[in-house]
Amino acid sequence: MPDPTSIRVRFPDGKEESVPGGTAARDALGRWDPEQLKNAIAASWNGVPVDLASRLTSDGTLAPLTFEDRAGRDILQHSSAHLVAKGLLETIPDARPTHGPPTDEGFYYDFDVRPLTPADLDSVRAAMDRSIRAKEPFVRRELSRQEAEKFFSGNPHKLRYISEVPEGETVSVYDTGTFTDLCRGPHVPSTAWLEGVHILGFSAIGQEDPAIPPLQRIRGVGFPTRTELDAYLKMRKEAEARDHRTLGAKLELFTFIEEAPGFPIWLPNGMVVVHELEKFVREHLAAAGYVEIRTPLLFPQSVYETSGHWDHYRADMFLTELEGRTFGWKPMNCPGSMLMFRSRARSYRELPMRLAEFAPLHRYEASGTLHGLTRVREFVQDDAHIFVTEEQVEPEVRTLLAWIEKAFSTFRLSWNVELSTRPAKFLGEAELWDRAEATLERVLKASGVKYRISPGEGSFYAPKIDIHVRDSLGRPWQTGTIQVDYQMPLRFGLAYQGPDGQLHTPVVVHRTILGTWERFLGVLLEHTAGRLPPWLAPMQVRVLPVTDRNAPAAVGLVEELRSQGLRAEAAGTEESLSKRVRSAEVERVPYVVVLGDKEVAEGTVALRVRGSKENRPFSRPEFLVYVSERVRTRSFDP
RNA sequence: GCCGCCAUAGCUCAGUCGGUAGAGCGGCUGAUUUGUAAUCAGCAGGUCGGGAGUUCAAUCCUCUCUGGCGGCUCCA
Repeated sequence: MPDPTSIRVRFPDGKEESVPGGTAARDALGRWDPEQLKNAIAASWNGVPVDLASRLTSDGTLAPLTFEDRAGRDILQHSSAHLVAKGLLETIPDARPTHGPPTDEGFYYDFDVRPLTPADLDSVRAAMDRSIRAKEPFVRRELSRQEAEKFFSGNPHKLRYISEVPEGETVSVYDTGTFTDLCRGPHVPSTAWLEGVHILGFSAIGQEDPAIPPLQRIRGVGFPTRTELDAYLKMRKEAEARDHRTLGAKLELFTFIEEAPGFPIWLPNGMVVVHELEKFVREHLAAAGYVEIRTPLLFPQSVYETSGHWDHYRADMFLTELEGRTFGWKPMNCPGSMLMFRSRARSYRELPMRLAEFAPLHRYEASGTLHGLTRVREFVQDDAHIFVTEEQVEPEVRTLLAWIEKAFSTFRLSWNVELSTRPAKFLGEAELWDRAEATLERVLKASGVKYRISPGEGSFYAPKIDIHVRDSLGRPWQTGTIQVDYQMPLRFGLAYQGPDGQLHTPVVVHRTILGTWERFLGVLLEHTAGRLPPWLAPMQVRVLPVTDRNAPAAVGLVEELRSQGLRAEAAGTEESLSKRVRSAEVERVPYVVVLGDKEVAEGTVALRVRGSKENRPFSRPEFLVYVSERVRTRSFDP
């Protein structure tokens, strides 16, 4: 029944329209701007997402929601999830849908159903295609609680959601063809909008209680058009070619063997890269007043009892029985640093005391979580522990954050910051945690960086600022971290004598910049597709003599390059020049030099820079300066 | 660790409706002496991931173990 009175609707550009009460959002938008309506997935009514079919009954502001808006994107993902559920129910009628939310990547829908098979998915896809072709509308209906409970009486999950709908709020369902799902909405107008939907895969979702059978999750992603989906799939395919696990093997950087899962074997090329990363970090350590230490890889149980690892981290440790005692392979460097600090009396004059340690760490990571270099059981962090007074905490953290920013920009990596706060199981007093968290947050706010709070994700001894970078498929990996720790110094009984002659407990800032060589390099390889900056490249210059006549000149040039600390080698002439150029490009060598009769006679080189087909003539001295400068300044591009 | 999927030559992959396997690249050898992304020819290389079962016969079917992949949980 249309409302006879007219209402005022305001649009994003400030225009206002008078429309009859009860006008559909779609029609109101159409009167405002038919072009904008075309791309509208749904509408935003007074800031709340609504269906295009919803009727406006009061004055308010109305805006189109498109795929470009996060809310619009989420609506399309969520509608895609409904379509998957419809498809699954047509495949397995007794499947019980639970919930199907949008995610950062796309969407998923969890089902209470027998384990799925790839054939099920084929059937689901076919059903989805049928629905899309039929352009089935999403129709909203509002039900009484009793009606809803009756309708979903066979599905305990939906009954639970119904019971969670706040009193006084209406219970709504959406019909799509023969499929009806409990849903708050809104949705796209019809399945015709879902032509760009794609199922990415399925997996079982374990429940907290192992007695409850796992749910089956179907994951997917939706786009407004088939074209956009194809572009996304192409991007994913290209991302697969950048997988660091493949590149690591191709470029002979590292390998894994079946007998030792999660334990990287660094090949000579990989060691070159790791050493360059170490050099990069150590240069800064020297400039920033750090000293480097080395503490044992194994400690007896008692040390971990003191640090808190025994109670909070034992399940993640490799343990060794010897002399009737239990030793643990260190999963972190902090206990060693604490013992180092405690090894003699300390004065406030020594603070901040910045102790760096690059030691191999072992963590007994669950087998199912291992992943190339980004999740391993043995790794080395660019770690340091900074012992400070209470007043020194904040400036120290500020300096570290700035350094992280600078370091990551060297590698042109974009990063996200999270503030991870006190977990459920934590050491010590909540009051000290609050203080540490407040300090971290103050620094973050003052620095102006965007950050997200990750509640309960702090480590067991300290809250932390975490740096995340994404791999080629968009999966986030934590790398750098800054942690303000009041607990371990107390537990180890650390003290320094202050200017007042009294003993005080220091605060410890645990921090890494790049995180670990392993994970950092894994992510960097994916970002660069293996085309590491020249300073990191295992082989920096390859010299190609055109014929055997030019081989002595090539060897001479290589010697000259090596004497300047550059990594260079001459190729033989068994293969065609084209083939050797190709090999160098495939092996991601940043600088390829061709030496033929012409160059030898003129004392020049023909330089081919990685990624470029043109070759630039250089005099030999110019070339040497050019390459060594690019390397010395750690240029990202060759 | 949980769930699903996968495992054939160093790598990428064919193949065998159960009768013990093939290509390209890579490697080695020889010829070729090359001007900027693959010169030609020949050769070697696999108890078809390990173990057990079914069968006259298993790389193929079943079970199990190991590893990998994708999720989940967890993390640098």
